[in-house]
Amino acid sequence: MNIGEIARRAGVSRSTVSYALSGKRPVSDDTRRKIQQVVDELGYQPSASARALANGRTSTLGLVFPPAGNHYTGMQLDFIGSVVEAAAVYDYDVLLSPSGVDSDRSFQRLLGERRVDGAILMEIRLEDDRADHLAALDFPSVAIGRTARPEGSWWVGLDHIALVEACVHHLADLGHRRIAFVNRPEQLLRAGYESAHRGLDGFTKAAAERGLTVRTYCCGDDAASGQTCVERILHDDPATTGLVTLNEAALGGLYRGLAQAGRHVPRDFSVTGVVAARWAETVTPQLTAADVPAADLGRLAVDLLVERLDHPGAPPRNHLLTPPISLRASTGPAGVTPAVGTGADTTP
Amino acid sequence: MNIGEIARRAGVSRSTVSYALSGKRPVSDDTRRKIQQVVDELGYQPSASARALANGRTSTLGLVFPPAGNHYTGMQLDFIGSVVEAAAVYDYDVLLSPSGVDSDRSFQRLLGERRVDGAILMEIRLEDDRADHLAALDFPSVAIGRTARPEGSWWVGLDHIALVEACVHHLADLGHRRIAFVNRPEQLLRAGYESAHRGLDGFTKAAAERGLTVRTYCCGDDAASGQTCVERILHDDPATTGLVTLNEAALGGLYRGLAQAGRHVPRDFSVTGVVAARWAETVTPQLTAADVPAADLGRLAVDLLVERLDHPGAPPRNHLLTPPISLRASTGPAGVTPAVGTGADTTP
DNA sequence: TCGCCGTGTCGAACCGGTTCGGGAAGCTAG
DNA sequence: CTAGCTTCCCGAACCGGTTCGACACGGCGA
Repeated sequence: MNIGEIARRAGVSRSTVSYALSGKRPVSDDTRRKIQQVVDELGYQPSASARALANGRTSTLGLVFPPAGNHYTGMQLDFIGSVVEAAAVYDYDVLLSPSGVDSDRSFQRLLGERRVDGAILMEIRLEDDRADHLAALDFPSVAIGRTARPEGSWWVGLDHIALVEACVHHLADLGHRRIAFVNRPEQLLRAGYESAHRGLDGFTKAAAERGLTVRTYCCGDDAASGQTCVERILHDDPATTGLVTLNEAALGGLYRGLAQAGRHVPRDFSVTGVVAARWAETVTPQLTAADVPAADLGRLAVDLLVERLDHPGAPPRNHLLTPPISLRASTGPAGVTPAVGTGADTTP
Repeated sequence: MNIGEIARRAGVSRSTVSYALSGKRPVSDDTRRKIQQVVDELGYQPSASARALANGRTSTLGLVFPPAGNHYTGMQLDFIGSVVEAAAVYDYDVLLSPSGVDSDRSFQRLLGERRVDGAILMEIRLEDDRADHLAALDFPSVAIGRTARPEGSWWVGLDHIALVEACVHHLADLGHRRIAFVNRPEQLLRAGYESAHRGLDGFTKAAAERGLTVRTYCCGDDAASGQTCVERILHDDPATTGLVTLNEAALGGLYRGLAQAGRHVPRDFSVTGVVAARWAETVTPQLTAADVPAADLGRLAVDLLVERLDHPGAPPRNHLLTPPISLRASTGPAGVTPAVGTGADTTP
């Protein structure tokens, strides 16, 4: 059933039907009622393709995320869900595009074939060819995360530097002197993933300020890698008493590694990091962490993108979130250091 | 840049450009080369909207999943990823639609506005109005899961009955006599979610066969609910020595509840269930479980849907998967029952 | 030399909407 | 009575592709 059929049955022209439905020109009450009746009877809905062709907008947003090769983390999941829901509020659909890079066929289709009105980029890198490409085309997009030079572009993000710094200070305040950083996989760090880099920067900076002895590690996005990572940490420096992590997926493995090494959390060893609340609450003891507000990020990204679409030429906006650390149960005062006995006993 | 522009620059008609690019009619080598050259120079890509309008196909698949109100589980995430990747292989994009029911605006748009060529339904219910609706319209779709009467429809699914039965038999073989079932949230059970119902059926059936004493529980999709659920289990019957669960998201909470009740897994208490491998490996001790092959399911669903799209009128097909139980470390022989002392000591 | 056939290209119609300019009808003011 | 203004609707063009029928052209056999 197309608009012509409706017009015929209502005894009016196609354009009148169009105006009656869109309200872009006044239509008399009588004809509007007649048209509405036919529409309701036939359950007519205009074709999205035809409408998209005619007015040059698809009412669809693209969500560009890395291919599944890299395991998805819980944060990404929450994120996708919140983007889809927020987009629905604005009557946008969401098209998924698994793209690592610029030259991906999927990415090219999204842009070249004009399948979407705007795009949201996940898993941003400091030097991001996708972001550069979109910027060069002046294609409406919002990044989740900041590139190395975010000025003049639209983004929402987490202040990873500040968050990890807060974690380090938290541990230092508790008396920890030798701590480790468990980062995302090396492959992602090398690829320039923002969170991995800025997180590492924040760690290094805060540790230097507090004069801590530190080591940093990359760790695969799975439990087994987390376990071996802890083994390496304790092998490299048995006097380590705490760690900070960005790696949600490895968290269970980190805990397992500590348990198998006979380190009790939080008595012998403190763990903290930047992790979504629902995952922080999954482990025992529950993780003291800066809770990643994935759902907020998704919603904000959509808000910004819609604003950009509605007001072409508007000055760039952004949101930098710095959620506070939620104190749970995985950190505690540094006790007697088991091996070297450097520090004095701080627990009476 | 549209096809007319290409035609003008190549000095041919629009139809010739179309045929040169699609290959649906022969075009002389000379003109094809000329056209290709112009296309390459301008980086021309045909508009998806126009193409969709002209040939009545959008090259897009709809993925209908429940709104985020229900927390997403890890399984759903893997699933979404594998669907998107599999669809990309066939040159389909994936449009996300958060829909609980038939009457959702989002669902209506998907179908009524003909935004997608076919749909994949997640989180199927035994009586599913979305599935009924699609069937009534003869709209190409594949369900993840079976409704109460799956005959004549296209679906892929897990044999939840058999999987949970296998878990029960596994525990019974180890000598457990009093076990509990931890299901998905009551709200989902009442709504008729397939996995919750068939899982429960399998549990009840196998328990009856083995003459076990059982209790069944519904449990929220989060760690806190898992913890209180274990408290209820041990309160209702302290002699319980094992549990079977379908509830991935509660798993961490279940473990925590057991630990706080002083039950050591697997010495005092065995845990098993139907859970994706990557989550089963997250907990310590790692969960002995029937691994949910979410990625396989996603791929198979896309394969089936594409087949259905390519061969309209083809007889319905389906895939019922029954992954084996992966023995990890969360189950062991039933020991002395701590409270009542009913059974003889089975460990020499 | 003429008719026939195959090859390569073109023009026009079509997909299903939106939008613009204009015209008919009805009403008011001069 | 008519000029002028609203109000309401129509026809036509357009968005950017695809596809069908037709036609020009060259080579072939009769």
